[in-house]
Amino acid sequence: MNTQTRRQREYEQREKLFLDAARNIIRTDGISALTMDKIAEHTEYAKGTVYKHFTCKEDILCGLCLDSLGLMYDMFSHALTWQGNSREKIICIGVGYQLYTQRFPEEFDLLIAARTNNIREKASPERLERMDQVDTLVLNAIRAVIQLAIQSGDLTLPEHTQVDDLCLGLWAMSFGLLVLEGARDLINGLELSATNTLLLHQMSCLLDGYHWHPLSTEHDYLLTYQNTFRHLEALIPKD
Amino acid sequence: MNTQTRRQREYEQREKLFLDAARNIIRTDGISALTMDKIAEHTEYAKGTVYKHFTCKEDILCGLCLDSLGLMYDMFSHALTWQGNSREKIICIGVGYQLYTQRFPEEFDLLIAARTNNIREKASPERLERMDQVDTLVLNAIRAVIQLAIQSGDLTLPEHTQVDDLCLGLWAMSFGLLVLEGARDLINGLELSATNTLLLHQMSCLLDGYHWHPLSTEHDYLLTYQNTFRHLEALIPKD
DNA sequence: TGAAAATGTGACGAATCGTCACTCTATGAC
DNA sequence: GTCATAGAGTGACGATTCGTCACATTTTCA
Repeated sequence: MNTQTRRQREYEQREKLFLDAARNIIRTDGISALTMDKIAEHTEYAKGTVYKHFTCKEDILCGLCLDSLGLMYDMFSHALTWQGNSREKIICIGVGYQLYTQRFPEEFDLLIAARTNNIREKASPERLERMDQVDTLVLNAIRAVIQLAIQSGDLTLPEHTQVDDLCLGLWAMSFGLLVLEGARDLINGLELSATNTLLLHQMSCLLDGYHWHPLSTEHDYLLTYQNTFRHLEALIPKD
Repeated sequence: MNTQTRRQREYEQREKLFLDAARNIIRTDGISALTMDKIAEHTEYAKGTVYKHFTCKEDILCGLCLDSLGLMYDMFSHALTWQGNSREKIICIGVGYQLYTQRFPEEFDLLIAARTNNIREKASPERLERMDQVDTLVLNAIRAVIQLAIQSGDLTLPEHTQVDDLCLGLWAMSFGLLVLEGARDLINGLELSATNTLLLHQMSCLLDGYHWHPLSTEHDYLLTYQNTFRHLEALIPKD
């Protein structure tokens, strides 16, 4: 009987317990309401035990981000299996991103915060390292679609442009739009045609600019959007 | 002699004093090192006096953002006067944005934070209102260029697309790229052709996708980038 | 000149963080 | 079965910081 592995398993379960408690507190009362004492109280452990798992509060926030990124990655890899042309796969990933942020706005706020230095400089190096790893996984999902598009002849990258350039561009556009869309005060001051399909349209223009075929004039991507939306909606954890 | 206006002026000067102190603390020691006591100490006022001006710490952060946004607006309006075609003006705005974030990364972190709800829900309504106003000013600068492009025939918006859609798209792309570029750990894992001109290239593709003339195949926007860069660099406060 | 108004103060209570010396418990060698 | 030991768990504690408020000081102006 291997005590060591059981101990390890229990440790991981407890870590999950703490993170779940933190997530619940954040979902109901917002990030600023999260305290170490509350986590301890909710899990019926002492605060010291929480600190056996996390170096500080920011470390917990990063732990939550790690979970979110993981879920995102799951959704993205699922998107890769979407039957359709390469651009449709990209749209499917974008839709997954959008669904996630709309379903869990508080956690998206966390993901934003985790990109700023004042959180990262406090979190433990180990957890940051793990976040980078999941970042890479997510990036690889997008890279894979771009590679596929190049191989299938749908896309020819412009001179002096690499796969990762486009990769970051797509990510930036999605991230930026979803952040700004979350700022309601800002959005209300704008005359937008439709908030939901905004990401689709902007991505379409960007990819048209890259001459990624089939162009938006050659294919009904709005239909793709609607289909992938319905498809991925079912995957979002209800919780 | 109008005592009222003098008082008012002194009040505003003091507010500026507090904000400057806060900015200095943040620039040297980071956001997490900012405390109300330090601001009081640095300005040789008591903490209570600081609270006469700001309802809470987040209110100060928003106050700093307001200043940053103001500087950004100044730079953007300057960009509008750039002699060139409409796309060059947009690039000029983008370059201004990029220069600002590179010169003051800590304050850009603030601008990011100020877009998340957990800061906004604490700041005073008055300051949020003022932030919205400056947001609108900045937006209007971009809107103006788009309108100009439409009027001059450089741009015809696609069906079901409004000026603000493109406006938000441009902003999102720039914002997203600059945030992600600030996350060094992330960028280091990518194989990018060049970080500095990344924004230029992505914006070029987006605008090509919109058929905003002259297209990037018809005009050397890299030259525009370099020229506007040099031009705006001189405008950034040295401080 | 002095009362009223405006401005400024810093001690204080409350909240929260992160620590650490200690207790408790399960394990496995004997 | 016993008992030494590792590691899991504790929660009181000091430190930090926030935001407040009753009081002190200064300014204004009748």
